[in-house]
This record gives sequence, C-alpha cells and structure tokens, in this order.
Amino acid sequence: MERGQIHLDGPFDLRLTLESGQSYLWWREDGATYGSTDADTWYRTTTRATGEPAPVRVRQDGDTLTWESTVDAAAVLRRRLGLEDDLTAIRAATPDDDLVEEAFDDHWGMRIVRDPPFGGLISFICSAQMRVARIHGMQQRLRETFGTPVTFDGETYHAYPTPEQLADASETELRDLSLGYRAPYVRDTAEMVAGGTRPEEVRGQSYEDARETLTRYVGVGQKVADCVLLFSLEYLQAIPLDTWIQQTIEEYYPDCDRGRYAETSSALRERLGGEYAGYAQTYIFYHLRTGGE
DNA sequence: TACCAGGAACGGG
DNA sequence: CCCGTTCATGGT
Repeated sequence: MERGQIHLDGPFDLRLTLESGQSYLWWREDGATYGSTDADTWYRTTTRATGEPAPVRVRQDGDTLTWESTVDAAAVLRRRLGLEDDLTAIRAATPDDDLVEEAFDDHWGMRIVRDPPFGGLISFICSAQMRVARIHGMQQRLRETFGTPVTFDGETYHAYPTPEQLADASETELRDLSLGYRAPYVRDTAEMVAGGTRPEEVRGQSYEDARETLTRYVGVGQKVADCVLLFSLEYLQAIPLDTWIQQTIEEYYPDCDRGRYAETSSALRERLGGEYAGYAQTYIFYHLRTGGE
C-alpha cells in the first residue's frame, strides 16, 4: 500500500468539494447519506490514471490531506480535487456582487472537481430531473453492477464502468437500476464512446464549439454539456443553466435573461467575470441549494 | 394524492 | 427556430 500526505497551502474543503453536487463518482467510507454535513470520514473512488483501475481513499484533517492507494495518487488527487486552482486569485478576479460574495464566504474552500470525462458524462446524463442523492445512488449501482472490482485493505472498490462495459449493458438491465427513461441515453452514449467518439476530444475547441459537440451524445443537451465541460474538461468559464440558476437569474440578474440558453448563459458569464464564471456559478448553486439567499 | 426533481427528445406550428 | 408534451422513478 502507498500512503502520502498533501499539505494544503490554500483554502480547501474536501466535503464541500465532493458533496456539493459536482461529482457523483466518489463515496463516503462511513456510508452516510451523500450530502451529509459530517466530514469525519474517508472518501473513496478509483482512478485509471496509471493504467488498471486503482482504489484511492482520502481524508482531510485541517490543512492536511492524507491518501492511501495501490499507486502514487498525489498528482491524480491534486488534479481531480482542483488543488491546482488559485482559489484566492479566482475570487479576486470575480466581479464584486453581493450574492457571489455571500456564497464564497459561506462555503469557502469548495473547489471545482475534475471528474474522469466518461464518468462525468454518464453521471450528468443521469442527472436529468433527478435529486442529488438519487443521482449518486444510480452511479453507485452502475459501479457495483458493471464496474471492475478491486480489493483494498480487505474491502471491495468497484471502478466506474468503462464505455465498453456500459455499452454491453442492455436497456432493461439499466432500467433495473432505476435509471428510468435515461437508460437508453446511457446505453447509446456509452456505445458512441466505445466506438471511438470520446468526450475529451473536444479539448482544444472553443468553449461554445465544445458545448455544441458534446450535445451530439444521446441525452446530452446544453445544460448537461456545460456540466461535463465544467466538472470534467476544465472549461472553468462554463455555466450550467439548471432550474436553480434560472430562478436565480430571474431574481438577481434579470437583465441577463435573453430568452435562449446560449445567449442567457453568455450574458451571465460576462456578469460573473468570464474566465472563471463556472466557479461563481458553482458557489451560487450550492449556496441556494443549501438554503442561503 | 399530486407534485417535483441540477433536462432532453420529439413533434407540430 | 420555438414551444408544449412526454418521458420513469421515488420522495414528500
């Protein structure tokens, strides 16, 4: 077993980062409901960054992250948890705005995650008209049903299914996991990816071109595409316009409502500072979702 | 019971 | 292009 520590020299909160509705590819070792406020646990996931799926677990104690794995996971964790982002500089570059400042203050340390692209794509296809805890439950069932098991410290971690593993699933099998009408979307998109059309290929395209390209996947509209760009592909300017944010626009930024998704998104992006607008959006989303105003 | 959840596909205008 | 409707499922 390999074990290491990462010294945090900037604001970071592991629980907020992993349980704020950005990623559905981690799970708590204590089994507590996803979205719990108790952070005293290990968070588990797997990574294929070094080849075959490797289990990883990590926990936070103050300004120290401790991780354990079968591989050296330090670099992977830095990337996947957004530790390379200069959060203080990003906040400083975000225009002054009462709602944004309040959200930053209340949830300071939350980072934008970098999920593996395929898992990010499938999990956000599953997110359509669904609550956070249920989206997380779906991903857990997908892992345990179709993912490759690896044992670590006497326990089994199931890797997120590969495109091939999900493409081989039947729609009925997926419906049995309570995916509902999303089942054929997941299966068909997995087949497209297994066939060679990979989401990470959009890297290098302009933000709006990349969003348009991603909507070619079945079950991916502009909102889900924005989630994949923001939480998997490092387009930090992406602003997913979900029902919460649309409600926020009506209430706080009515002049940004241009009637159509692309135009409204663009207007709000400018209002939130452009390059890192996705950070401000993610703080606002979580702030409102947890009862802030 | 009826309504809703981090929407998207589909069909008609 | 735009708009309304439909699509499973489980919680409240």
